[in-house]
Amino acid sequence: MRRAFMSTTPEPAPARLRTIPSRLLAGASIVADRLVNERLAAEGARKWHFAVLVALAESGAASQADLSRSTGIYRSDMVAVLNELANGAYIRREPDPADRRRNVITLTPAGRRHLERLDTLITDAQRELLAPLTPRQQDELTHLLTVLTEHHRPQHPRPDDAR
Amino acid sequence: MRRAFMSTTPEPAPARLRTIPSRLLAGASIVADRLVNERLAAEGARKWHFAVLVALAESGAASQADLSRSTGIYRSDMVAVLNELANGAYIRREPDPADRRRNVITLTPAGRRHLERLDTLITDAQRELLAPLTPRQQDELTHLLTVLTEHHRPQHPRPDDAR
DNA sequence: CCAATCTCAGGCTCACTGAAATCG
DNA sequence: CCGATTTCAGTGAGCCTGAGATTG
Repeated sequence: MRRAFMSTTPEPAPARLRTIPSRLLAGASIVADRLVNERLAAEGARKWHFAVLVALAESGAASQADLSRSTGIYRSDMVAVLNELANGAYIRREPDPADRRRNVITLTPAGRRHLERLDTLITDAQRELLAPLTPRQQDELTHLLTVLTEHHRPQHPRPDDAR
Repeated sequence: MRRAFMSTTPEPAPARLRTIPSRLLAGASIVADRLVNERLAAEGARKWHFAVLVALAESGAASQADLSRSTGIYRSDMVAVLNELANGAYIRREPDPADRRRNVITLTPAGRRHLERLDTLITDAQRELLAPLTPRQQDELTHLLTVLTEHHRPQHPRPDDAR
C-alpha cells in the first residue's frame, strides 16, 4: 500500500486507540514530565522542589499543610521533599511558636537563587514541549487544559481532608 | 496571631504554578485516568486490557512484541496483562509453530464481547472528561495533543529495541 | 555470532490511604 | 471529644532497565 520506507516496521497504534483523549493526555504528560525532569536533573532537582519553592516565594512562609494544599503534593510525600530541600539549605523548617503542631517553612536566600535557576530550566522545558505548536495554539492548549482541570476539581481533593 | 477561622480555606495554587503547561497536562491526565479507571472497575478491567483487546480486534492475532509496540505497554508488563486476559478467557496464548520464540495471541469470542463492553465504558469516560468543552474545543484539544505527541516521538521508544 | 522473543526480577516516581503522636 | 498537623509506613499503578533462556 503505502510505499514509504517502513524499514523497521514500527507497528503503529490502531486508529481506535490513537484518538482517545485520555490516552493522548497520558502520552503528552509523559513527554512533558520527561522534558522537565531531564532539565531539572542538571540541578539535581525534581519538579516538586520547584513547586514548593514557588509557593514559598509567592506566599511567604507557610506550614506544611498549606504547602501541601497549594502545590498538590500529598502531605505524606511533602515530608521527603522538604527534607531534600532542607539538605540543600534551600529552606528552613522550624516549629511554629504560635501553634506548636505546625512547622513554619521559610525560603532561604540560597533557596531563592535555587528557585531562579529551576525557573529557567522549567521555562526552557515548556518551550521545547510546545515548540511544535504556534503561539496561538500554545495559548489555546493552555486554556483548554485549564478549563478541563478547573471543571473537574477537586483535582487534588485537598490532600488532607480527602476522606 | 493568625486567627484560626480559616480552617477550610482551600489555599489556592500560586498563579506561577497554575499556568505551567506540563503541570496542566499532568493534572488533566490524572483526572482522565481516574475517570477511565472508575468506569472500567465495573468490569474489573484496567485500561491496558482495553488497549490490548483493541489491538487484537484491529490487526488480528499478534505476537506479544507486536502488541507491546502497538499499545505502548512495556514487554515486561505485557506478560501480566495477558495473564489477566487469559484468566478471563478473553484471549488465547499459543506458541507460534512458524517461529517458536513467539506466542500467538488470539481474541476469543468472549474477548470480543468484553471489548465492546469496555469500549462503551471508555467512551462514556471520554464524554465526561470533555464535557466542559464545546464539541469544537474537544476536537481542537485532540488535535493539539496529537501534534504534540507525534512531534515528540518516540514517545514510547518502541518497548523492545529501546537500548 | 548476532538479533529477536518471552519471562522474571527488580528499579523508581507518584498518587493515595491509614494511623499514631502531638497539640488547640 | 473533636479537629488539625506532622510524620511514618505501606499499597498499587505505571514507566522503565537488565538479564537469562530459547530460537531464527
